[in-house]
Amino acid sequence: MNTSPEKKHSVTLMDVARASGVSGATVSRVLSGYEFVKESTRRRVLETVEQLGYVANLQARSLAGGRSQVIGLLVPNLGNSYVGTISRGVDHELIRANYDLMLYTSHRHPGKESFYANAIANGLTDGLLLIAPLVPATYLEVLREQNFPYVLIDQTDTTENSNVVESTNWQGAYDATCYLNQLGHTRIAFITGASIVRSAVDRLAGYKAALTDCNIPFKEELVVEGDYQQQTGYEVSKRLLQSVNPPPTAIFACNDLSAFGAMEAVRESGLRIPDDISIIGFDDIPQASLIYPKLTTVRQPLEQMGQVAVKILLECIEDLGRPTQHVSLKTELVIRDSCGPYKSQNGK
Amino acid sequence: MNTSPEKKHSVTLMDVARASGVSGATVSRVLSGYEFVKESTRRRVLETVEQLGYVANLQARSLAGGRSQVIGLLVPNLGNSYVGTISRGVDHELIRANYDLMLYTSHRHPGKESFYANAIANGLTDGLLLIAPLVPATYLEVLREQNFPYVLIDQTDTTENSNVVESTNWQGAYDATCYLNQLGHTRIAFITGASIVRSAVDRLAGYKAALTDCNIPFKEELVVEGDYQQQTGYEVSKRLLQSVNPPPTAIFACNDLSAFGAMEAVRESGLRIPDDISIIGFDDIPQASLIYPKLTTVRQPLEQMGQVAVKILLECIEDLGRPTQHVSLKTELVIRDSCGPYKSQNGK
DNA sequence: CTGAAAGCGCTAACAA
DNA sequence: TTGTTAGCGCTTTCAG
Repeated sequence: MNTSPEKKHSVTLMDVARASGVSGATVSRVLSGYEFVKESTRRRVLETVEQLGYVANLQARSLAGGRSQVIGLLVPNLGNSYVGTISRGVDHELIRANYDLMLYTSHRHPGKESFYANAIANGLTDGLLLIAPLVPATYLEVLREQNFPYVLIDQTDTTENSNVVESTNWQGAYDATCYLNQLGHTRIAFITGASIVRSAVDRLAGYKAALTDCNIPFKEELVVEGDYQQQTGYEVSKRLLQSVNPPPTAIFACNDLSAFGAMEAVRESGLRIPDDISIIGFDDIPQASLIYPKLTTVRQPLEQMGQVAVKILLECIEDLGRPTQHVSLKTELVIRDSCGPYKSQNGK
Repeated sequence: MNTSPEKKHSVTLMDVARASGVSGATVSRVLSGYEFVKESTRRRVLETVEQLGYVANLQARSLAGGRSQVIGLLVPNLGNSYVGTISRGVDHELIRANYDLMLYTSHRHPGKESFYANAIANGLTDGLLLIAPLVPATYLEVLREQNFPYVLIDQTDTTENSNVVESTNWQGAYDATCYLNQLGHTRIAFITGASIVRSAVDRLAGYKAALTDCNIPFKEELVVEGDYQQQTGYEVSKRLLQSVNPPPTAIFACNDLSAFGAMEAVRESGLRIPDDISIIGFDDIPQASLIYPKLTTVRQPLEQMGQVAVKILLECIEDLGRPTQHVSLKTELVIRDSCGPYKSQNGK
């Protein structure tokens, strides 16, 4: 029986070398696709690799100075579709490039974020992707100093020195607000995201700009602070509906999760969506079209953002010292069932 | 400016050793918590570590024979809540144990699954978690031979030689079917999962057993083959509603995603849920309570499954050669709005 | 075109 | 209690 409490060893490069009667160096050359190897030697080595079922040991390879073919992905947390969808894009693209993924969760904890960023940079990975990181400046500095390739997703570095993939947050928010106005709404509430996150700031700015352009006066009391979480969206909406008078006829939530929270609050207040109050979100995560009523929202091309980020990252790995890129993908207003025309309150 | 296209090196264990006037071995001992180090030395080393901002290089550590403090997680795909929720459980537990996560996606491709299993076993990780793997037997053998610690989640090894964390699939399906019967349904359709997956087989068995116990004759034509995907659930339900006569009055889908597909199909046929037809799912992923009408379903404690799997895995890593464990967590019927009492068709 | 040798950063005997 | 010496499996000069 197999009870020896020992890990068995696997086939190494040296095994392959011996079995095919060449040196380790030669096997290494064949494996890394080095040109100047005699065709017959190459074939022999490749055959042996096949026969022995040799699989390269990434750690050793990367330790020795080669590529590890692994990239790190730092996410705020797991289990939500926002992160999931971006990750899927990342994953798809990585597979095409034959890279593996190391996943780290920051749990929105600044200390962890910077610890990881550090550890990752001198660890296994060839590059790092950060999804909506909280406090970039602190440790991005370190990454830059080490000239370690990284790309920010859905977040901007204030110093403008990082590779960034985001979407047109300002424009998206602007469009959503105008849409609400076209439906006749003028009392449009806004649930913000965490104000450290650039995308949240941009969306707020887009909202304000649209108000101005639509000749709607900006009302401080209609803007409430959220943090991209459903629970918080629920709480602030609750307050919004109770304390503001006259109440808003539409709520623009900074992301879909917050919008879900708002929907709960609205429903609890006995109001109907969209008859009594319209709700619009941002992101278009998969749940947006599952919830009832289906959520009208501003779509961010999340999966595509992941893909583009990988492309940029790989380019950087290929060519350290290439200038940083900043790409903004287009958002798109997705009209579903959660927004309706403004109705005067005389029906009440 | 910082344009040298070179990665800078980070602080190594040797740097710490030199700076604190001891040998590398001693630093290593301090870092690994070895007892017999003079207290003053330990303190000195720790201080230097702090000062220099030293972070251990995992690859080197694991190459040299130590633990890498990384475990591998092989998932079928990304972006859905089923995987996301389990992963969250895994993540939480791993953090407590100070482990990191390497994520691999098999995309339900048998070849990839086995390739990864191989690569992982002689790679960076100390152990492997597999979420609902497709064709275990093939490569689990290899893992076992190498005595490499691994745990299956929501899937069983037919040879009974693996650590397994699943839920009471049979019982859950049994309960759901009985519930439907209590509501008066006798024509209960069943959408299966991929038949290679053990959980799917068990659920089907639970369904059949319940029928028997409720004195409902089993009808072959009411069982249609799905594969846990929403799209497939939609397609087979469509066929089910068109071709079977008289049509079912209730559909039991093998997982929530399939149930969502069924809901689409039902709605397209102009039938109402739950008035004309009842639908019940399995899993209770977060969307289940967001969709309209809210889905009645059998809850699997997904997050908890992830946590338990990690615990078992860590125990194995601690003690190779410990006997394999098999734990089944309890499922629970969650009654929401998608199931209603059977109504005779005279209303039509 | 290929081999020998050095070394990546760390751990693990074995001495001292 | 601590240092010395070997490697772990691989890549990369540098010679041939």
